[in-house]
This record gives sequence, structure tokens and C-alpha cells, in this order.
Amino acid sequence: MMKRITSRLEAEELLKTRGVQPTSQRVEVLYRLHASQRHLAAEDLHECLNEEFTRVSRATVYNTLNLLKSYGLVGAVLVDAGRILYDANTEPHYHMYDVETGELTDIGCGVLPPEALPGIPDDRLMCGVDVIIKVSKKRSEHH
Amino acid sequence: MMKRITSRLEAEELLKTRGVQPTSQRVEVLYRLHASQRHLAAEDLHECLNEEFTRVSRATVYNTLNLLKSYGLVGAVLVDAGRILYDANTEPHYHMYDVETGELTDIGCGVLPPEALPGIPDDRLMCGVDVIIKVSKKRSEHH
DNA sequence: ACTCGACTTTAGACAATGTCTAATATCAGA
DNA sequence: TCTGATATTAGACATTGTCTAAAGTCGAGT
Repeated sequence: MMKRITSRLEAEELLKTRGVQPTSQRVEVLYRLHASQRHLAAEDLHECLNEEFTRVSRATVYNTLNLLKSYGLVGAVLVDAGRILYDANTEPHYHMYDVETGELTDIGCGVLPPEALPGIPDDRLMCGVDVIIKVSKKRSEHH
Repeated sequence: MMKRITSRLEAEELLKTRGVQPTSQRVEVLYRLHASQRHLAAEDLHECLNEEFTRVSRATVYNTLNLLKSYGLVGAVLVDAGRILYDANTEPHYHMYDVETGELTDIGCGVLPPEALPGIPDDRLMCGVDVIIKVSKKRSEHH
């Protein structure tokens, strides 16, 4: 089970143990993402950081999210064109996306462990699996 | 097994049978996507259409792809931020994405039928499943 | 063939998202 | 405290996709 970060201090510790310089901006981004309990876009996070006391530039939010992602400290989900949502949950899991509301929900992958996925060529290493199950409340418009 | 379109005439027939007005632009877009045998971005398609005799505007390429997608005549895959790749293969299938080269390959979903996916709430209808298996040749940079 | 109305295409403006650059600021180690 | 390496910043830039208003095309009914 993943440790949930509940304070800036814990975020700082986590960064240190991974060998990432725990600057105040990085700590803040990581902490806020955990605190929000939701999936956030970079712009959401930028906005949310700057309505409080903190002041973090747009570029830093983007850079930091890319950095955290490259260290596996956050997850990224592509739902629509030109929109990445970030996810504090770094356990392997899948997503359910409501195409009407835009709501994105985590789904455990118990029934469908990544190992069960179709085989990949021998010369490649799997470095991630994205599963997005799209749902809606209505039937699609064209039958 | 899906019928592969090999001529503009077949593209036109397909559009007609689905009740979509088979304009020359739509026929051309649908035909070219099948002819290319690859996954193409809207811009690729726009470029490729206009180096030949045909002349199709950017807006029409985007509109047409959205239209075809809403009728299930083409598939769309999100691989990177702000980049949709379109796919002539409308059979249920998954994708393998090489994060280094950007190469996107179809993978059958025989081993992993969509029905095997985690349950979704009763009040929602599943309207699609995206599975992207990310692979690379090297280990990721941060161990 | 003609006309009308509905649909389609078009060019270009616009919007949203993310990246890059050069200057400045900050940090860690000597 | 110094110094080099690293991080942050503002703003320009690039890319992708959407919107709008005008012009073009299609087809049914006459």
C-alpha cells in the first residue's frame, strides 16, 4: 500500500529519499497534488498554488510535474486532446473517464493485473500501461 | 474481420451505408487513412492530402475526423499531450507505444477481451476502452 | 433546368496547452 | 564566504485543435 502524503514535511522526505532536490516549489507541488485527492491538470495546480500565499511560476509547475513523473512520484493520465491530468496515486491502477462530465476515477486493476496484458516483443521493456475505460450515462448519438 | 478499404469507391460506399453524406473530402480522408496503413495525426493527414492534387482545408480535416470518429468509422488514440493519432482499424484492439521512437503499433486484444475489464457502475454504459502499453528499449533513466 | 433550404467547406482568427530561452536566484560543498 | 551547479522565472514561442462568418455545394421538389 502506498504511503499517502499528508504534510509538506512528508513530501520533502519523499523527495530526499529519491534523490530529488527538495526545493520549496517541488515540495509544494507534490504536497498539493496529494492533498487535493483529485486528478489535476497543470493549470489547475498552477492556479491553486497561486491563490494561496505561495508563488510558483507556470514553467516551474510544468517542469516539476515532468520531473516528478520521470521519477515515478506522480502519474499522468491523458484523457482528452491536449490535457494531461496528474495523479498522486502511483500504485498500478486504471481509470474510468466519464466522457460527459469529464470526471476521472481510479479503478484498481485487481481483475486485470498488468502481467495479464498481451505479450510485448522481447527486445522491449514495458514501462507502463495506461487503461482508460470510457463511460457515459446515455447511449452514443449514432447507433 | 473488418473490411479494409482499398479504393475511394469503397470509402464512398461505406459512408453511404452509414448515412453519412459522402462528400469528396470525406471520401478522401477516409480512403487515405486506410491507404496509409499507419496511425496518422490530423496534421499529417492534412499535409499528405495537400501534397497531391486534392485540396482540403485544415478545418475540414479536423471536422471530418471528428465526424468519422463519432460514427465509429475511425479510431482515435491519445499518445502524447496534445496529439491525437487516428486509426483506420475500428476493430476492438489495443496499442503498443514506443516512448522513444513514437512508433504506435496495434495489438490484438485476444488475451484481454474488453469484458474482462473491471466492473463499471450500473448507471453507466461503457463506451470505449483505451489500452496503451508503453514500451522502450532501454531502462528508464531513474532506477 | 431552376430555386430554395440545408448542409459543407473554407480561411483565418482564436483558445488552450505545453516548451524553450535567457536572465536571475538559490543551494550545497569547499 | 565563495563558486559552480542547479532551479526558478517571465515571457516568447510552438503546436494542436476549435470557432466563426462567408462562400460553395448538394439535392428534393417543382
